[in-house]
Amino acid sequence: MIMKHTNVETLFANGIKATDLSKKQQSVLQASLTLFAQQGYENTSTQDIAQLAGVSEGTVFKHFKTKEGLLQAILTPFIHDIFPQVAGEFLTALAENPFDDFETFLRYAVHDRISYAMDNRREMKIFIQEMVKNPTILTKLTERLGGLLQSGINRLFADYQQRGQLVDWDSMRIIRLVSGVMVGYLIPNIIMSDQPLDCEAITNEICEFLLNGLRPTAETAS
Amino acid sequence: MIMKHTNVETLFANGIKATDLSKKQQSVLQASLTLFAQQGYENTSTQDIAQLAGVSEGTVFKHFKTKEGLLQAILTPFIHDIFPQVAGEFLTALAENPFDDFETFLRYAVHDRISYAMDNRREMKIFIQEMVKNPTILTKLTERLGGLLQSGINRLFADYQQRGQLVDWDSMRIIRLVSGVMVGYLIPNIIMSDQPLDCEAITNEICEFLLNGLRPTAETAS
Amino acid sequence: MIMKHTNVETLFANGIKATDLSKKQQSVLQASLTLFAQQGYENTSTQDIAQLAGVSEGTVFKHFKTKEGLLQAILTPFIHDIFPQVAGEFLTALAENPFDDFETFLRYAVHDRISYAMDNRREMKIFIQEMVKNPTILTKLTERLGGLLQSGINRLFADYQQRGQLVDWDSMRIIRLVSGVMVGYLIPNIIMSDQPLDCEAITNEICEFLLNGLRPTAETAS
Amino acid sequence: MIMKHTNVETLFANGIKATDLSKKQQSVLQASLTLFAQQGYENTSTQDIAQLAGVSEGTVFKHFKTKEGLLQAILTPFIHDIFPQVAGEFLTALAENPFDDFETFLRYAVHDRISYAMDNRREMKIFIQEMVKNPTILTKLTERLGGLLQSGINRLFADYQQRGQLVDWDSMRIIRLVSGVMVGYLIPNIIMSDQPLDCEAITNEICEFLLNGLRPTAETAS
DNA sequence: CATGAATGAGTTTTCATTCAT
DNA sequence: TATGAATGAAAACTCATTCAT
Repeated sequence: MIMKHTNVETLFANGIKATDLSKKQQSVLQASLTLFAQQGYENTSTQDIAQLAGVSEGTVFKHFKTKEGLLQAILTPFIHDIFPQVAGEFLTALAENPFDDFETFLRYAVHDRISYAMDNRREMKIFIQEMVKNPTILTKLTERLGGLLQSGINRLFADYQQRGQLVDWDSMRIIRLVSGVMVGYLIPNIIMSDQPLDCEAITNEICEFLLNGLRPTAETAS
Repeated sequence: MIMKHTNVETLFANGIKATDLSKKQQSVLQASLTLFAQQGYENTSTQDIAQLAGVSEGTVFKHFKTKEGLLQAILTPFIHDIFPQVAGEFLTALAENPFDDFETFLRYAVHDRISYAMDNRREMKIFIQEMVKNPTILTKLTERLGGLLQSGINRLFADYQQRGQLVDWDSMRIIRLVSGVMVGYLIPNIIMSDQPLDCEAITNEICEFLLNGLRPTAETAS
Repeated sequence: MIMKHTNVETLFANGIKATDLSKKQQSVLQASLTLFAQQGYENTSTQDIAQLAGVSEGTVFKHFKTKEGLLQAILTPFIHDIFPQVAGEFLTALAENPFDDFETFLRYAVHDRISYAMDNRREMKIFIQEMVKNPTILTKLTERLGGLLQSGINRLFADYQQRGQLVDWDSMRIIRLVSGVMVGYLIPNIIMSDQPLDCEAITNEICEFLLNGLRPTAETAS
Repeated sequence: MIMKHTNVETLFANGIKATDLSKKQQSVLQASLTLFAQQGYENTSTQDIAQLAGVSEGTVFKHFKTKEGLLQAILTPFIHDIFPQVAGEFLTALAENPFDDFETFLRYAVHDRISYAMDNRREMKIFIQEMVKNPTILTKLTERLGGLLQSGINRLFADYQQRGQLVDWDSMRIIRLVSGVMVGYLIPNIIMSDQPLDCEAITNEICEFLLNGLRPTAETAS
């Protein structure tokens, strides 16, 4: 039931190849991704990027025009293509897998998202850093993903709610609660540690709690 | 039962006054706090600070030596004095109030921390930004607060656990879950929005979920 | 018998051209040499250098990284290449010329070194100034030149000593005495005056004295 | 025959006390002397001086107006009072001591000046450094001491010359030769080393050479 | 397309000097 | 006289960006 999902870096690299970017320009993007994740955007000089990419300083600007353009060239495909694609894959996986009950569903979803985050720590870190500085990124992402997820999730949740396995709350509230709990585990790890978490263990730890919290109460279930 | 807590900015300002810093140096600190919160550390020039503080650029360096020293002068008192004091006050409040049951306790605690965060949005933002860039801050904070909180919380939780009102999990796990959920609500608001949240409403929203999730299950309650 | 020796500035300029430094970078080095000699290292700002070199301030730092690096870029080739080369040329000239006696030898050597110093007043001045401030330069130079000179000089002196034309002292003592006397004439002129000395005149003045002082005495000559 | 001469630092300290300078101002001068000698004038900040003197930064300027004024306050008494006084003492000592012959005279004089330089290494170093940068100091000193020494020395030398013990050269030429040789020994030691020289040993080494060099030749002695 | 030297505006930092207390 | 906080001009240095080759 658990399937390997596509790594965003692979998606990113594929996206790069799909463009008309030259080899050198591609390595500029890769170097930027690495350095932005390691030291943050402001602490990375275009000279650093040129050096790691093995190109001249001029080349860094040839195609991306500005340093900000370079950041956008990294963030935009994530927002426009990669995250939506990933969200779509996730939803499709959820929809295609005939989960017997909400617990099976939740365990799958939580595990999948956690292992996904673990597989993409570097990119996550850049995103977190940039969102914290420049909240419009988060806004754009929310707009972009909001509709997509909501419609898909709404239908899934409605099913479990009708079958009395899930509390009858607004699906955005449920998502916020679930993701809040996951974020509480993920962020400290992504920011502070180099060691990935044990996905199985914390999936259990989280789900045990979530299943209680999201179980229909006597009143609401009636 | 709900009491007004001391605002960290007030504590900070008082801490500043307690030092032997001159009026101008104090205004340098205040200006830095403001600008670092608004635009981030790297995007704030010492010229900006001098201008807002109404002092010359030399003055900024006279006492704090470097720009990094200025950041430390802001962060250190938070880590060493303000946060521990705040945590102490919170624990004292929890210990002194004779809560009838875990629900009353949880509602108080959640509401208190959420309204606390709302009252200190600016400082929270700086901390979040800096922690994301420089994780050692989070490490130091964890070290500093860890022991303090754990011993105090352990005792409180043990009581509710014996009375069968709280699931029998390790208290750090409970704290992580509760704070995860809260953070899921707080961070997007602190980072993205200028409008504070409605504390009452989201306290209810959160607690309704938490109380279910943390209720002892049939097996564990037996 | 008296031959024109290569000017260090020419050697330096040639050394510069041999490197992969651009035209502008070369003019930065030349400007630094000029200004350091004129006003001293500390009293020369990087802005002064940029202006005289006809480049932007950024250019000064682009290659030499720091102002100190610029000083080193001037001093190092002198210590590592130019001075050894000059010392080598000097020794070769002494060895190849068949001097009839010690007097002819001494007159040649003294005249050569004095006119050499006169031809390189600017560079001498920088070296003197920097050595006075930072004695390690002198140490490095001594290490670098010591062995080279000693072996060559030893052989020359031994010959004149055997022929009873030169007092039987350690050759380093003789060099120190000879150079002391020369330095006594040169330094005040190099430091204080813009007018070069009359090499012939003071060569005579010095040698008349040295020949007496270094003549074997009755006892030692026996 | 060998007498202890007055240390310039003592003279300097006495000169300081003679002025109407306050205790604090005196310590400012002492601190400047120390730091200028250690690190050079340009590399010493007025803050450094204030710190070492144990006074406020304002105090450094209260009396001496500028940093340059502070340097002058150190150098001027040397040029105007201390060096002339020292030269006077030296000449008096030479005049009062009834030296049997030039050799005794020379040995005394050389030993005296060398041990004098050794006793005042710190001050010598400042003087050397400043003269190298700012030659007017040397000019002033030469003017000031020139006449004083010349008349005194002339008379002494004339005596030995008539007695056929000293070559019949201009006394300034003799002084330059003698001081050149001494300087050749002293400067490298003062600049580079912390260990004072063995005065006796090098006095012998130098005088053995000088006595030969300055001995009247057959022709000139006739 | 790629290069890398050059740019110049901007940043942090230093420091001699002033002045109200 | 002494203080030390404050100053502001100038210093060293950084860095995104341009452009001739």
